[in-house]
Amino acid sequence: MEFETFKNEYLLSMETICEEIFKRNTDSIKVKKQKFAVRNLTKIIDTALRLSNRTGFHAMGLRALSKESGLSMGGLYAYFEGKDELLRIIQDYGRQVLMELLQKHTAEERDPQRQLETAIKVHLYLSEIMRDWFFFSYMEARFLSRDDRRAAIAGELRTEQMFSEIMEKGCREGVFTVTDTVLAASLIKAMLQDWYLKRWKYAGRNVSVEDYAEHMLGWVRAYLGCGVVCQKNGGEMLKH
Amino acid sequence: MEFETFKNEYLLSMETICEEIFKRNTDSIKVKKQKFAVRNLTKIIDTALRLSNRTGFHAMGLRALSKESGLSMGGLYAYFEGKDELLRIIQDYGRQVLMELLQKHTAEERDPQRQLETAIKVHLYLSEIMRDWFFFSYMEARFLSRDDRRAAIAGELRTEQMFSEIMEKGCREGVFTVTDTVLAASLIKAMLQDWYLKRWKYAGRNVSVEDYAEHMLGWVRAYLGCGVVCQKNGGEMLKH
DNA sequence: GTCTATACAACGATAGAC
DNA sequence: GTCTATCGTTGTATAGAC
Repeated sequence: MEFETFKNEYLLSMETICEEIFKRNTDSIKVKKQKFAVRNLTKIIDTALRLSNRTGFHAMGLRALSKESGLSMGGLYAYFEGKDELLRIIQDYGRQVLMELLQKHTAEERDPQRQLETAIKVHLYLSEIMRDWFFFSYMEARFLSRDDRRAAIAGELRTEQMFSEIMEKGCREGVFTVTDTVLAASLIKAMLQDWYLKRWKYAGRNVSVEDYAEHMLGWVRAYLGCGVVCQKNGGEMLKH
Repeated sequence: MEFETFKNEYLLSMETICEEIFKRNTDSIKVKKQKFAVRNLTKIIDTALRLSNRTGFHAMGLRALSKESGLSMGGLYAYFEGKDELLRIIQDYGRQVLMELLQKHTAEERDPQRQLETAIKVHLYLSEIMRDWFFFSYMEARFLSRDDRRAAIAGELRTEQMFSEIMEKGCREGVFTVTDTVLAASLIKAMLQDWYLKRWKYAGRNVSVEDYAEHMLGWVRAYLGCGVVCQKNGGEMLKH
């Protein structure tokens, strides 16, 4: 799968996802007309992500959010009950998108090797498109309320579990050789996250998301012991 | 190298390092007597790390820092000119320690494989001891002033460069097979950082720092193509 | 559905006593 | 070298007009 292909699919599914977010939060959103609500909520979330990633969510004042989003102070409070809840709404929003797309794309594959490759690429490509959200979600997760933090942790563990389950399956089918799939999944997650956490570094080196995906898959294939050809066996090079 | 061995060495070198930190900051510290200064500065930094990692540096009020550290509001200002500078002092402090220990320990090795192993273990072990600082440093780096952020980025790149240089050397000596040592060093750094960024996860699974080091070295050895024995060659298992 | 005006708590920082 | 008292500013949140 290429990045551009994924991007086009993503754009098509976004409108329905935005409407879903609105429906998930009808309790706290006082504006009842979907047309207004979706438009302004999108604007608020986008602006909040942009401002927060510069100064941190806590340092982003609601006065600044009001000014940059175009809504007044009072207007903002029609969309969330307080700053804490804005944090929850934003976190919830992206997690929804990630899980939906990961599950949809991996379900289309049968072969564990292709399934793992797809899961890695979907994660990287989505974090490339929604980089503001991924960065925010990682950096601000510790400021969530107890219950909301629990939900965020569960989300992280669920995506990690998808990776370990694919590896388990690969081991049973004899195509992978892994001793600890849980720890292996953690390291895969760490590599996936580095892509959006260190954007400044990779951008400065002109590394594209597809370059990164290929390099990372090299590590994963080497570790899983698939596609490795022995040097002593006919003089072939080690393939990673 | 085992964790306990490293820990003992670290404790011995800390006193001199603390004095060095004091000397590096005599400009902003108004207290001139080393006895007072080192004791209180250590107390301030420890408390600031503890409070910040719960609520974020920005959300940590100086009133809370005053109360928890035992110094008064006015007293604090004898040790830094403002909150921004406290951030700089803390960042500077740990970076100093990390670079010093990384360089010292890798210089003791000649073999690239042992050098890489040592660098990885020193990084993991130190982050285990100074986990509060490592976590803080990662999470609050973006709130530094322009110049200080530049210094933090330079530090990150310098440690990364140590890893890529070891790999370059290993390639020249024919013991490693790596195509892109810079990208490989980035992924190694990402794995090192996950250890202190996701402490809650590994603690919950009873994964010790030595378990993590061994697992991580498995990945690195597999990728570098060293120690890999072909399955077809006499029926031996793939070693990672 | 959105605005302006305002309440009041908490912030970083400093002056001056000891 | 450290304290208490206080300054001006900024924070979140709300009431009531339109």
